[in-house]
Amino acid sequence: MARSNKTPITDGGRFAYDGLERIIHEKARLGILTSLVAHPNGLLFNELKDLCSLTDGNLSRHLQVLHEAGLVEVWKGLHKNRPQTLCRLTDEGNRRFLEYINVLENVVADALAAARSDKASSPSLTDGLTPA
Amino acid sequence: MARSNKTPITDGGRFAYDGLERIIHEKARLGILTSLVAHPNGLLFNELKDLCSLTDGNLSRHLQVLHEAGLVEVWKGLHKNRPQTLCRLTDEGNRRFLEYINVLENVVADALAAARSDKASSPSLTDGLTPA
DNA sequence: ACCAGGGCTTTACCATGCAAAGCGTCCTGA
DNA sequence: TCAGGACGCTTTGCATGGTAAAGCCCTGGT
Repeated sequence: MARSNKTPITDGGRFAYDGLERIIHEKARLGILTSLVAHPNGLLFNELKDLCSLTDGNLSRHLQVLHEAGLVEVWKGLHKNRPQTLCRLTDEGNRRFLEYINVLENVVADALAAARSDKASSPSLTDGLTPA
Repeated sequence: MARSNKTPITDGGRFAYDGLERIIHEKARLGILTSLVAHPNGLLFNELKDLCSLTDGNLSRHLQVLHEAGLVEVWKGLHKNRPQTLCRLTDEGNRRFLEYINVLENVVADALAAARSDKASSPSLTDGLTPA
């Protein structure tokens, strides 16, 4: 496709945010992963739930998504015959999360650069235009 | 209905990502806003479309969302009797976008801090657990 | 007069997030 | 010992929201 003229910033005419992983780019899951990355030995379902202020169903669903994506391991067991779930980042999860964060840094940098660049934009502005 | 004792909606706001605006926190719109913030005088529909590699319908829809949220102004007019749409950040849009970026910076900082903190192991958490 | 094509909008579909309801187990008290 | 409630999750149902495809209106060429 045509790479249009301005503000490439990242190479190839594409922006940094193109690299943002959908799975991770979600508030709730971002929180889960941030919590997990700080606890390499894992967190129990409820610890995670409290840390992230999520509802049970919510957390359950997101964990499922993260697990299916190979980002977290989920250990299910029984503690005194009651369900007990331990969640932990996989190595790949750790890698991909850090990668995501790295992209995020670039997004921020892009945005700040863009905001500062303050380009006087294309010609012929609001001639005969009316606000929507 | 009022099933008490599930999910304590309380004490949120622990992490930076809580402050991420949904409207902005979306790849496509993030791109649109990043483009717009670099062009204070506005961009034409097609310029934006090319910059962001979006389809027409896509861009149209996202602009609508952003406009309804008060983040962008959309000027519709005719250039040689053909429709011409100019998009520009509102002052508020500018403010909220920068604020969003600021939150993003904190998210990154949190994540990196978490990754570095690397809390030492409390051993044998997986006693009697089986992988999912 | 016709057709191609530009410049958007609308429609239709499908993925996804989220809260409420559900399920099985344990614990307490009567 | 048998309610009834509290945990610890999972499942269900709904509403939102992103996207590609189709549609609409215009104009300029032939």
